[in-house]
This record gives sequence, C-alpha cells and structure tokens, in this order.
Amino acid sequence: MPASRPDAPPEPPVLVLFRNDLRLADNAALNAAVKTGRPVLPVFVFDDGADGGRPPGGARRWWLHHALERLCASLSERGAGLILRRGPTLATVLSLLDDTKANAVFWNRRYDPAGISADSALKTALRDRAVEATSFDGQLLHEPSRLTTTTGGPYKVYSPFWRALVSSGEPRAPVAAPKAIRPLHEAVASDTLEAWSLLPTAPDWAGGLRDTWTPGEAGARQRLADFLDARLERYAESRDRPAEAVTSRLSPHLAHGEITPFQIWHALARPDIEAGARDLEKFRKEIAWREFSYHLLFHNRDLASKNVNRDFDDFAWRPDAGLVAAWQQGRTGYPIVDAGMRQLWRTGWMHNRVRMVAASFLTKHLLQHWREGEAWFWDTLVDADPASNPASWQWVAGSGADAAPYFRIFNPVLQGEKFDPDGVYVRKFVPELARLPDRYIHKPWEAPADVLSHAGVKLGTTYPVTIVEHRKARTAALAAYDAMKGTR
DNA sequence: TTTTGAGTTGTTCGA
DNA sequence: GTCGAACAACTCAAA
Repeated sequence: MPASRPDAPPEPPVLVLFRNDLRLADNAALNAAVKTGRPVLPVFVFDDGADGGRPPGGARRWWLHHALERLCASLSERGAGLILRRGPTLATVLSLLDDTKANAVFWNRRYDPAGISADSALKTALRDRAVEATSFDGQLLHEPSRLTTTTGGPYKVYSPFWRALVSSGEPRAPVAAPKAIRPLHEAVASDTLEAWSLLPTAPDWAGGLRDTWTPGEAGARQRLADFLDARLERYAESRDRPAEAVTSRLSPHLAHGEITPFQIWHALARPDIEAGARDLEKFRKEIAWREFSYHLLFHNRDLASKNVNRDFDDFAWRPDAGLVAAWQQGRTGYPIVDAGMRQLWRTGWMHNRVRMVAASFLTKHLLQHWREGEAWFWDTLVDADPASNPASWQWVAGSGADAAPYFRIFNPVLQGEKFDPDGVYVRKFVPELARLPDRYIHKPWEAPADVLSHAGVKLGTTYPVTIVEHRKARTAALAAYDAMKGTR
C-alpha cells in the first residue's frame, strides 16, 4: 500500500469513466482501478450525442437521472463520490486530466459505432500524452468482432450465430463489487444532476414510469431475482402472453448497464434454479438476440438509418403524418395495437409480442417507414438500445438481416385472440373497451349494436373506427412488396 | 468450388 | 372445426 504521509505529494488518481455501465458489481474497469491501490475518481461522462451517436430519448433521460442518483449513493457508501461531466468524451476527459493530474483512465467498452470511434480516439490521445488508457468488457458476452463464420466473415443469420455463441465456451464469471474505494481528497468540479434537466416537467409524463420501474443496480438485482424465482419456470409457455408478467423485464437495466449479461448468464446456471431446459434455452436465446443485434450493428454502422437489404431502398412507403400520429397515440382502432402503444406511452415499455404486432402494423398495414417507428421507440422506451431497436425494426419490416419473410403480415385480430384470449391486456390499457365481452374485445366493429351500447362503446366516439381495413391493407402491402421486387 | 440443408416469433385458402 | 400447402425464391453457412 502506498504511504499516506500528510506531507507526501498527492498521488495521481485513476479516472474511471461511467457511461452505459451504471453499476459497481461486475464492473471490470472499476475493479481494476481499485486494485491499483491508488485513489479512484469515478466520473460519469455524459456525451449526450456529442460523440456523434444518438442522444438518449425522453424515457431514457428519465431513467438516467434516477440511475445516477442510485449510483452516486452506492459509491458514497464505499467512500467515493461521483463526478458528473457533460460533453464530448475526449475534451471532457482531457479537461479532467488537467483538473486532477490523473495519469490513468479506465473504462468499460461501448459498442455503438460512435462510442467505439470516440473511445478509440480517446485511447490514442491518452497514450500520446503518456496517460495509461485501458478498456474492459462487460456489456456483451462476446466482442462483436470475435464470432465469425468459418470463412472469417460476420454472421448474417441468427441460428448459426447462436450455435457459434454456444460452442465458443462459457462466458467469464462475473466479479463482485469492490468493498471500498480509496477516494481522492482534493475537490473536483462536478455538474449537478438537476442542471442536466433529465426529468420531464410541464407536463410530467413520468408517473407511469415511476409506478413500473426501479432504476439502478439494486432494482436490477431484484428484477433478476424475481424472474428466476417466479417467472422463468413459465417462460417458454407464457412468454408470448402480454397479460402474464413472465418476461424478465431486464432490458432497461441491461441498456443502462445496471446488470451485465455475464451476471445473468451465470445466474441461470445456479443449482437452485427450478426451470426446465426449454425455459432456460428460450431465455438464453433472447440474451443471444441482444448479442446478435450488436454483431449486426458492429458490421452495419448505419443500422438505424439504412436498409440492410438495399432492395428496400426502392420500397414505396406512403408517408402520412396523420397515420403515424394515430399509431403513436394508440388510436388505430385495433385493440391489441392500441393497448401496446398506450402501454409504451404510459410505462416506457411494451411486451415483446405486442412490439412485433405494433411494428408490423405500422410498416405493413400503414406502409410507414420503419424509421418512423424506430425513432418513436427510441424516444419512448426505457430500454431503447442502439443495436436491438433498429435491428428489430428492420427484422419486422423485412429489410433486415435474417428478416421475417415479407409476406408474414401479422393479423392484429388473430394475434390478439391468440395471445390475449381473455382480453386482460387490452382491458388494462384500453379501458374504454373493458366492458366488451371476450368475443368482441379484439374486434369491436363486429359487435352488434346492442352489445356495443351495453358496453358503453360508441365506435368513432369513445373508441376509434379502424384506420385501415386489415384485408385491404394486407393486399396493398403485398402489392408494394411485389412492386419493389419488380424494380430490381 | 460445389453442394446441401436450413432459415424466431404467420396468415390464408381450400379440402 | 381442422389440417396441410402455398406464400418466393434466395441467401447463408458449413461440409
């Protein structure tokens, strides 16, 4: 241990950059910094788009505020503070070096294209200044460049990617949080969280988010424990039923790095887990989808803006702001779609099955560009992820890698009847239909007049008339697809 | 180089 | 009501 005589020159600290890794457990960069035995200065560097990536949307800003409060509290329990700085990563870190005389900077790697560029520029600049710069893993089980086909290329199909992931060996074990952090005693300037104005005001739309989520590392741990304890054993059977809360809901915690896939993967292997092999495999495959999305993003920097399948550059979208608005606000007249869009608006999250139905509806029934939907989800989802969000939208739209065949057009009535058979989900988020009998809950327009009036439903007044007719919309979508193929 | 098997999540139609 | 075929070939990945 270094001497700490009061007259000794101050020992240079190690800076630990926090970005999408708002946790102390399984934090490789923080652990390595603590292990040096030197003072550690944790800094949250909020590039907020200044590194060239996408600034977080409204829902993630709300989450970030609370996650930072939690992170700050758990750092203080261990003796350290959290410095807040906003700006481009390189300039921000260089000014921190001036302020602190630090001679080492540690961080966990980011995997969005702008983050990769900014961090590699940072590494070069620091090494030019003889400052130690070291990056660590944590966000992904596999470096996106590491899994390759036998010919060395990137995977474009999920199944072979999954097989490669499984056969590439067990992911490393997670590491425990440091028990104590040696603080830096000199004061370092920090922004205040309030000054960043991450919380919505006028109006405060975050009530539903507060009721639904507990941002922060402890919340993530609790969510994982609940999932393993009560939900995983019904996962394979019920994961497609939005009214049943059997999905893990870990996505926003993963997106903010409050928990790592290493922690999740290893928790699934615990001997006390009572779940069938089918449940475990299904869930592991979802974790692997997240990995696959990052793999795609790594090899397609423009995933959020350009069709992976360039044939779709010729697709005849029919831009219509009114249709997009009706979809966003959950007034399409299709109960399962509207329930999903309202769940998203109210809680910052939507069940996976309903995401597919709602996304298919926007791109195929309404012929609106998938980018419209991707942008709306980016702004409203607490789990908005730079890889999963665009990869999944392109998958649904048919323009992505390993995408759904275009002719698979979800029928919103059948999907509702199949996965929300007793209408519990629809009734929760579309209360104006709550008194309709099950038989009509997914197709109120077929209900006889007396049934509607008895349920207090007036189509076109209390609940919208369908904005497009399913059969016609389906035919039009298939025709648009054929036209695109014809232009090749 | 060529061959071969396979490919998240669906719907509709007609027998 | 149930069941199988058609939907569109095409590209990927491994042998």
